[in-house]
Amino acid sequence: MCVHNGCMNPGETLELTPVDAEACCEPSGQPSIDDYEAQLRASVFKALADPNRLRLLSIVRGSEGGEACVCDLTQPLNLGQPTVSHHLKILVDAGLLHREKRGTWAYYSLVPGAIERTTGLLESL
Amino acid sequence: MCVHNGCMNPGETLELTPVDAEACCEPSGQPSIDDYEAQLRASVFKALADPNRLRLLSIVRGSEGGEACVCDLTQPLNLGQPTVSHHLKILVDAGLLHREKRGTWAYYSLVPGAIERTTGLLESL
DNA sequence: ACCAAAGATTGATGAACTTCGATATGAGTA
DNA sequence: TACTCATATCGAAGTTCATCAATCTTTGGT
Repeated sequence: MCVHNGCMNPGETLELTPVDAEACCEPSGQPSIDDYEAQLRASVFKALADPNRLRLLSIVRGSEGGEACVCDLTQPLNLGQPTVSHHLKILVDAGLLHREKRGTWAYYSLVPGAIERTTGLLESL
Repeated sequence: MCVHNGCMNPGETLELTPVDAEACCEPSGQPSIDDYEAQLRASVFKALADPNRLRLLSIVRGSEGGEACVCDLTQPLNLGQPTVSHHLKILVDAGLLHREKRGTWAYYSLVPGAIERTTGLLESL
């Protein structure tokens, strides 16, 4: 059970990081992210883990003025309006899109810095 | 139906990009990624969309020598060995981890440039 | 050849997710 | 007020996913 790399060393009470106090076999390198951080970051990647949502981001980003309303988005994706609304809500909840209602229409745009913040979640793993 | 922004213009046969030849209402900005590209990229984000897989990447990255074997990974995550093997396979299939078998042990390490390539998938949306 | 240990694979179960049709909400208009 | 249109929400159906226990495969040692 994990004896090949010297963990379970009895003489050395190693300085446990706040992360993973119960772990013994993590091979004594850099501390890794804890479960809470992992869940936070995973929730953002979950929002990106659907091809239709990636296309929504792509279309919104490429639209003139940097914004698009739901009626502009249903046809290119070949999805029903409730489904598109659902996906947009997921992207908004993930902090990637911003929603602004003007009159009857709801305009969606990229949250400034959201892409950079997300790439940071990967680079700082 | 999408009449507020001038799509469905009858006089102009617009040069349809290979992407989305059937779309009419995408508001005439930059071309967006097609469904195939979206599925390719989503498959990578799907691999990242699980907290335990993010922790696996984090632990592997932080391990001495940049590699870790399965027995080093099951305990910190508090998951069974088959489950960890399953997650590792998903990360390997996504091109994020490399697997090298030495003796009885399987050592996993980050694929060089994988993180940068993944952030590129986001920035080029 | 036999045994033990590490890791992968299989099959099952419960949860989460995508999608849709139907309906509700809310703003603009006659 | 009544009507229409854009969007959001609800409920259901089908699919995918995470996890586990059990089993198989492979490697090293005796």
